[in-house]
Amino acid sequence: MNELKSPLRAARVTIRTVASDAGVSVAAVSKVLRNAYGVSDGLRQKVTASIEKLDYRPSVAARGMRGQTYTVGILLVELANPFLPDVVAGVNAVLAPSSYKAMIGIGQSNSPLEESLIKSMIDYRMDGLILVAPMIPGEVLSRYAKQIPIVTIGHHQPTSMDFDTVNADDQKGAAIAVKALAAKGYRDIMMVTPDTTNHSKGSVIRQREIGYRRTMADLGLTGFIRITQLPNTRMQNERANRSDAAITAILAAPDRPRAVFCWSDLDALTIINSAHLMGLRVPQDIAVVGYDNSPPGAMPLIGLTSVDQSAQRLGELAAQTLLSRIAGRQVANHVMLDPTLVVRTSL
Amino acid sequence: MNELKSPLRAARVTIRTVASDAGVSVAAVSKVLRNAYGVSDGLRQKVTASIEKLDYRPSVAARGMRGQTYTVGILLVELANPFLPDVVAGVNAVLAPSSYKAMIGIGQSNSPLEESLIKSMIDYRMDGLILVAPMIPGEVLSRYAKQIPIVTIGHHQPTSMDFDTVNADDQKGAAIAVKALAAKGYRDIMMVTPDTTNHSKGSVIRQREIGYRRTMADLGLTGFIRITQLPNTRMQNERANRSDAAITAILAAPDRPRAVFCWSDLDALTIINSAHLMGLRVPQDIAVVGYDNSPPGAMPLIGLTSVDQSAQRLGELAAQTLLSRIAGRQVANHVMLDPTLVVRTSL
DNA sequence: CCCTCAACGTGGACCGTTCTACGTTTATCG
DNA sequence: CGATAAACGTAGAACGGTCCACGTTGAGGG
Repeated sequence: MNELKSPLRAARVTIRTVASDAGVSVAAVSKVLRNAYGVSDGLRQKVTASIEKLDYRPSVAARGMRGQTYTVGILLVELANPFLPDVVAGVNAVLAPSSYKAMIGIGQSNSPLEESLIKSMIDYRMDGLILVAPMIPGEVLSRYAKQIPIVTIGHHQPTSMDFDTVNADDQKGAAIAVKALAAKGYRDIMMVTPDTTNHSKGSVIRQREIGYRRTMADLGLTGFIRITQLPNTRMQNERANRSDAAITAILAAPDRPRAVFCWSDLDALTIINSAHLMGLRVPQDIAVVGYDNSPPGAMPLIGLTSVDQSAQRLGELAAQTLLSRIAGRQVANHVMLDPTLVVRTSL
Repeated sequence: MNELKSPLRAARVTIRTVASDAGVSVAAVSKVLRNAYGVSDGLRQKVTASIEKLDYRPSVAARGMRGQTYTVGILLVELANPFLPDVVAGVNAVLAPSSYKAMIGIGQSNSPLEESLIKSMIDYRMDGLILVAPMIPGEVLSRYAKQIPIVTIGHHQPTSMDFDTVNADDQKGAAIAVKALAAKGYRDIMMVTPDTTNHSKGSVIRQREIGYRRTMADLGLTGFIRITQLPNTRMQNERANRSDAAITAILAAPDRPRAVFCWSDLDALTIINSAHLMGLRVPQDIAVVGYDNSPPGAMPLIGLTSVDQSAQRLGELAAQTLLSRIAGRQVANHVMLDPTLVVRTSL
């Protein structure tokens, strides 16, 4: 039963099979594959016909040894954030008509080091990398960018010469949110973030924090500036519990804020639900604005007002940027989109 | 500036570099890498020391040409379903201590053919594949399984000899849900599914449908069996709109059911929110049970009762199954877990 | 009519591993 | 003590592509 494969194992169809079938050289087939220079129409015809007939598919591994793999890696730190699927969809949309494919790598929950993921992607000889909300410092990114084209989403470093960045303006996003709250008359506006001690200065959270502080100051609300950092834990459930507790504490405190601006819908949702459990009304007792305009927040029963940064568009732009970099662009590209506010009932 | 790299480009450190540094043969290094048979402690010491010192990392591409890539592919049709992150986390948890890595591929939204994704994964010389909720018919899967070890999650085909399956018992899950509703006194229980015309018989949705029908019959509610299929569209937003309309129609109809069992929390959430918008109370006017116990449904403001199939555990088992298959197991393995019901306020 | 040059094809080295086959020691045993 | 086997290392051929350097044509220009 397993002897059969030895004598007559269906010989894998390689570039050589195609070449001999088409009656041309191996190099010629390779040229057609990469549509390189110096291929006549006749040749292309013959070769593509054979490829079709034999159902030939080039080995990515073999390609990677000498040339390109026609693959870009997308690095995500986690998968739970509902912001991410749209980004990936955007990337795929741009890549689909090209000859490139995307492969997604997820940071192992036990090793906080995204660096090992980057190294791993390099081991795969990916042609380029899209990093989503990396926490790695810019200098480190620059170092890797010398080995492989890198585009970041959600990492602000417009001075970088080594890698490209694509962002929605997080300072502006925070400003929009704070202004919207202020316009409703709220003054005591707290910001809620995760623990950012491990975050680089260009992280979206830091940027939103800056935007929050500056806008509060601009509005003459300097005295009301308050930032609560939620405890950061590795395990998702544990995290939920611990940050739940912290949020409950905020809501139960005598100096409970009148309004809260959250770095992410994830925490905003927790606030809205905790408030509900505690008998607080949103927005009468506490107003909430989140970030990312995620599907759960959009549900009418939740009605979370949220900053939208058009994740899909970010993904598209990142993919385009990466492709142009792979194609040879030498100067860094820094794209910045404007976020918008989606107003619902929570403020 | 770009001339510099040509003369003194930091020569890539390959297995040869390591070999000469350690003063051994290339083959010896390879053996150590794969901890193959016939390596003395002394040799291993020397080699690992050199590897450490030089920061050597084997090229996956080169490995793939002859041996294994130590990579398994996870195939997802989409990324939006909140069920998926947990599955992936489970797989990664099992893979982390091993020498294997996982790469995720997402079905391009414009090509419904997961087959192209499978082929692509084969091109990468992945060592094995985990397919999550594939819609491909079993015969086709069997064909591919001859080229590459395959484990499915969410595809019922316990008779398959060619590939392994890991599932939570979807018939039982549906039964639990229906019984829970019946226990509350509801008799007019409708089931809501997407359009399943493209689904194979082993698809989770078909299985849940079977479970629904059988349980209704067992409870003597045959006359109340009703299944509504929501329109299926490619685009996410469009889907939302169209299925929203269909759901509104269900709720507005004169023969509105007293209870609804949804194949997925996604639709259950829509029902709860639509009901709210229409002034219907849950569960007084309509009771709802979903599937997957996803985070949005767990929010107190939503309170969706849902069948939990421990996604993380499914991922873990799939990874273990795949590794054992890669290690040489010849006979097919079919794992079945028991789902549980998480009761909240929606019934 | 010869020369030049672009356009097209080709042979063969090369990429970085694994794996097979084989040689050399070092125990083990009758 | 010689034979046998196990343990350890090594050389070199794959694997399946890409890419460089070069040969061959045919057309256009002087």
